[in-house]
Amino acid sequence: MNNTGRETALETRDVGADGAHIDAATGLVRLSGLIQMAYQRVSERHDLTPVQARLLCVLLGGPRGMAELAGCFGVEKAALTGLMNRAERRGLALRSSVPGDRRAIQVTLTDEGRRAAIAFHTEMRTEMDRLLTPLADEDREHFRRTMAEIIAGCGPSHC
Amino acid sequence: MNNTGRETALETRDVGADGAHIDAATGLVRLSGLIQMAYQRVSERHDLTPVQARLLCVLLGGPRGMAELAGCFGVEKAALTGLMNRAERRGLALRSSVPGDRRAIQVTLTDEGRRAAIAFHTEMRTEMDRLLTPLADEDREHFRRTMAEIIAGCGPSHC
DNA sequence: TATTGTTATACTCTATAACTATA
DNA sequence: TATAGTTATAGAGTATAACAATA
Repeated sequence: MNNTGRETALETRDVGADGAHIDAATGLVRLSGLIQMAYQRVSERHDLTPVQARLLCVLLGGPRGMAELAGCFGVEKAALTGLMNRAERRGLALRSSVPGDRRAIQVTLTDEGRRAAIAFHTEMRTEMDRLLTPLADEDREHFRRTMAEIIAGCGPSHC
Repeated sequence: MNNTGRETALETRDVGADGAHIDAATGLVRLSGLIQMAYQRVSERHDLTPVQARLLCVLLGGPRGMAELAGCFGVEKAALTGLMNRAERRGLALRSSVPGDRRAIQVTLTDEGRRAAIAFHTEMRTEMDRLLTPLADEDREHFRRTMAEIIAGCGPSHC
């Protein structure tokens, strides 16, 4: 045994030369890392932070309240205030009042924000599809179904 | 059509009631989100930040230099300095000199760091396995192989 | 009283640029 | 000159706690 104890896996480490004998848990973490790297790469291409990109993508679904967005992201309301301040300063989104509740505000995309969101979204989809190009069509469809099963097993998402 | 334009997917949004008809690109992003949430949850349980947990897991493979770790994480060397300052202050890792190169330092785990790394790692593996429990054994093994194929298609990782 | 959103403060993580020391 | 690591500075993202306004 000529390495220094690299039998633990679950992190960035070579299990076999090509990752072929990786265990499922390690595979999930590594796969997630690849996806997050792509997310960051695509965000940067559009001069967005990953969190901003995510915000814009959520807002493509329509206006949202601050508390709603906080719940969706799993962060405190106060974090959203800062996030929106920066997004608004960059002209990506804006706050508008909600008729009928003078406490509340609605967050909506600006035209620029919508353009950025769609461009990001399109490119991200391309990157994800590229990730699956090594697979045979049959495997790709089977993989998609299995992902759906895993996701469904985790219950509904918060947004 | 009684929704507000939620046909874009790729983000936290309901495609069908149970995610069963999710497309592959959206599935990948959502799956990655679930994994990152688990990573964060497990990190918190061990009083670690996700980045610290990752650092400790890498160091389970043996001592590393600062530049090596920076390359492994895809960040600048300066970021590692801060990361190590905090890790050292928390008693998780320490710097030691390298015989033969007086510029270099080696980062190693403390006993506490090693315990935390192993505990984190063990629990993270459990969480990942739990994610796969809805699957039939056959599907789980097929899924594992497909992940390995995707990962291999991205070339070697940097650590 | 509960909810919506903000402010103030502090910490982690990161980038950039300038720097020291050694190879 | 190149490499290893640090310092200084700035900004993003987050948590907590205290707050204001409205429901």
